[in-house]
Amino acid sequence: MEKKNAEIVIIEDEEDILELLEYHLAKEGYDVTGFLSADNVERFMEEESPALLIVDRNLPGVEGSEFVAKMRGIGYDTPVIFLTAKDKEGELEEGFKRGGDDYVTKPFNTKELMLRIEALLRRSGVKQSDKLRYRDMILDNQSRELYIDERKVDLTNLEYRLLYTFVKNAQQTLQRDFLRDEVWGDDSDNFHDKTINVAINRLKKKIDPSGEKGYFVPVWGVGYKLG
Amino acid sequence: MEKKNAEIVIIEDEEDILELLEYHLAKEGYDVTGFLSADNVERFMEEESPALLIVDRNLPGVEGSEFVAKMRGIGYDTPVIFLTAKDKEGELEEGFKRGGDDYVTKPFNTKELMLRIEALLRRSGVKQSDKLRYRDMILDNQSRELYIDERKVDLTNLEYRLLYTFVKNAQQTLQRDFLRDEVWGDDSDNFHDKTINVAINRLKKKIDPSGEKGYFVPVWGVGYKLG
DNA sequence: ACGCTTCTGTCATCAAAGTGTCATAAAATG
DNA sequence: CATTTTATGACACTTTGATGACAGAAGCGT
Repeated sequence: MEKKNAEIVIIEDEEDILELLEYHLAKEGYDVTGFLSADNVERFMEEESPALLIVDRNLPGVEGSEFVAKMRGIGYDTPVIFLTAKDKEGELEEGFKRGGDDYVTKPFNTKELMLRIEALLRRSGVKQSDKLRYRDMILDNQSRELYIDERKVDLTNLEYRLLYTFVKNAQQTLQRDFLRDEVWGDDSDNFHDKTINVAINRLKKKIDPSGEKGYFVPVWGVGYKLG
Repeated sequence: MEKKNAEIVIIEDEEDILELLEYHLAKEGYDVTGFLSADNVERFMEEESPALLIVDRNLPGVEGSEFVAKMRGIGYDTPVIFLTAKDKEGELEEGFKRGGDDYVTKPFNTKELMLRIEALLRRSGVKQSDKLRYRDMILDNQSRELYIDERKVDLTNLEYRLLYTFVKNAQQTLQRDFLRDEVWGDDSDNFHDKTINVAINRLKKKIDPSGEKGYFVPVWGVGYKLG
């Protein structure tokens, strides 16, 4: 559970609050870099890749949400928590709309802020919990194992990748081209038409020998989807 | 701008609050399923795959956070927003620790809740499905399925492409040449005059057997348009 | 490196689904 | 009313998917 070397950037013009935050975050084990304005943050983000931004809404010069909107505009997807003294609904909405992921009003409860940070990092960072589920199947990516109703089912490498691709994109019809690229690799030339059919068939038979579950549904002329 | 068809599950024992939430969420375009207790939610989640859970902390029987902890334990990674009347710090922490992603205290500001939902869905990478609508038809391009009045209608590949072309270009009269290029491909030689007629006919009959809806209107000497 | 096991691509065949063609009826046009 | 265009049902053909068998390829332990 210790992975708290995440890098966090704080932009906050009130120096005492900035220090308070730095203190608490450092204590929690985060790598913290504070800024008093948004001025040099963009350059900083080019070099480092912080896992989270904590941004005051009321910054001198460039407004906090403007800054975030701008960063989103040039492609940064870093999670953002806004801080604000005010609690106007309009501001709240604007903050979210411009790409904020969470919002904390000053004066804030430190504990709550820490928890929100943790939740947000969990959700965004290694958000991949290592287990994927579909119906009664559990795909454990750590061990690369499949469990169906608590029962372990051995899959070959290809079968695992194939099933993973389907579960990852559940609800979608996966076209043959997509499967080919995703599972076999886009460099695979001389790809035989029926390779996918056969692979799916084997997988299907392995995870549902009696065929009663109907995991894979063929979409005629297109591909397959989970059913 | 309708893309909000994410599925949301609410577990809340106070019926009036549940209704209020259902109302607001449905109004925003989400697919909502409400539960008064956590009892049947697990089974439900095996079948559907909701994009988000909104869970009251104070449920009768199994406590809200216990339920979430349990779901996390068996592999579900669905984002969770906790609701609570209380604002005890201990509860807050427990909620986050047990896998909550956000936390809203009752009485809550509806607007804020909506914004938090949006932010969380965005962050958790819910693939917003691209669905096309025309009258009572919903064409889901992810799953390649057609729904008419909530009812699923199976289409063949050709039929799907054909209908898609029409819905994509609703309001326009599609000329035969255009349809031929778009649906059959511009390389199709020896193209029989009546092929389009027959194809449209079959499609028409499949999606509106009684012929009362009049989806396809022939434009004499030109082609067809949606009606 | 060797032999053994397992995995995976290819092929042949069968079955099923989809689609084009044709003949004829119906509708629209002027 | 004659002509052109579209509608529709029947039938045949084509395409696609399923499946079992086989063989080459890859991985494994010795």
